Amino acid sequence: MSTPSPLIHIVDDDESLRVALLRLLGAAGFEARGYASTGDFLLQPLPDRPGCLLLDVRMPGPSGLDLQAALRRQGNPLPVIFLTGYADVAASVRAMKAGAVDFLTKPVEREALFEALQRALARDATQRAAHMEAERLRAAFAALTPRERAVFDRIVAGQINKQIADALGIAERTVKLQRARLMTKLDVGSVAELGRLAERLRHLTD
Amino acid sequence: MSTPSPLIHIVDDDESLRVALLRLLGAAGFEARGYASTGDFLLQPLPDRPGCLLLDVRMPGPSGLDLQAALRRQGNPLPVIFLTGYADVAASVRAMKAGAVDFLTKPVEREALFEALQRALARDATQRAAHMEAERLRAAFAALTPRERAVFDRIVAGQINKQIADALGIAERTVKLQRARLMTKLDVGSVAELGRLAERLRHLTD
DNA sequence: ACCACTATTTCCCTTTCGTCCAATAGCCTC
DNA sequence: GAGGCTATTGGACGAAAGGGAAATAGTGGT
Repeated sequence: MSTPSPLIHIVDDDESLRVALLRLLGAAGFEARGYASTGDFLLQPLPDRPGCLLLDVRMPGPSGLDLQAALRRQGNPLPVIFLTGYADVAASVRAMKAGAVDFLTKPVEREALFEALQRALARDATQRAAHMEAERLRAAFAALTPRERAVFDRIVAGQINKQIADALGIAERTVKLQRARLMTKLDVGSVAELGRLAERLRHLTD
Repeated sequence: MSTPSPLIHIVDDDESLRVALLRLLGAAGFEARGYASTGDFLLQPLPDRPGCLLLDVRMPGPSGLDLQAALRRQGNPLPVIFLTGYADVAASVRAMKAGAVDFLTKPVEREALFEALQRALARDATQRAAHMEAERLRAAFAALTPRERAVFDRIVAGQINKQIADALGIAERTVKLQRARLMTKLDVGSVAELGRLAERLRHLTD
């Protein structure tokens, strides 16, 4: 469970600002990368590590809002902090409704930037942890055979072995075997834990 | 499980706008009430029914943002839609970060208003349902005696009756009694359901 | 001190669970 | 067709769960 250090992405067509931000973040101990446009950012493969995105709104080509929308469509939860030189209420509201962490106007105050950065990285950490947990769960259930899955469903529904055997048309002895197998596969030691797993799974799926 | 019809609250010092909104909402079949100021709104006891708040930002006295902050401090989750005549990015961002559903600039377009209204009422309904569910759960657990609660904790931890009896210094038969009692009180029919309840409770408490 | 009441305990019985060993049936690969 | 593999089954045994009946604390009220 090693947690790589965060990587801050900066997308802004103003090179002097990019350089200034890179220097500021670097001095604060952050690793950061700059991109001159939405296209430049999307061309790079996004490494799978913690981080966030400092994003200009108005740029030649696709806007920052376009990039944010694209990331969301891709299911990429990378937290976004907008930086803009234009006071545009409609854009700020749209950005925030789309889940932006913050929407800062240039010139950006150092403190405001770091405060937003901290919240963005905290959100990212939370999201990544939840996502990994969800993936572990999904993988564990994907490893079950259809029969085991059926037995699982009936166990958590409160049915006893005899009822399950009856419903599935198999011997009670077999139910016991599959029951033991799925408990091993899901790495649980009691029916109560099984119920908790079921609840967490339901919470993921809805 | 009757769901009362929603009630829309309008807080704005501009009486003509209030009247217009009341008429507009009334024509759309909504029940709505107007308030000339933050103070007027807070003076009225807030009925416990679905609804949302259409809130002006700038008013004589406490601002709309102040009211929003006060509601949040009180733990009141009433969804807020801001209406403002001033283009103020900082205010809009602050409002959205504080959880506002939308931040609309006057003159408000009819469609934008109803779209926001719909999302606000949907959010309110979701929140209210989750809150009621949480309260039911809390009430059920509050009805358990300390002993029953202790037994519950150990059951969901996967301990068997003998271990529980040993740990609590009581007879195994007594554990079985309390176990049966708490299952009745929590209205569950299996240990798996017990585990699911435990997971939901943990989810509430964190 | 006495009674009502609840919590706890002891004894006993039935059902269900968890697991052992051995065996059978179906299916894929070589 | 000979393995080799998985799913399934049967019988059996000890442990655990669920519950009935009656005895035994302990408590608080009178």
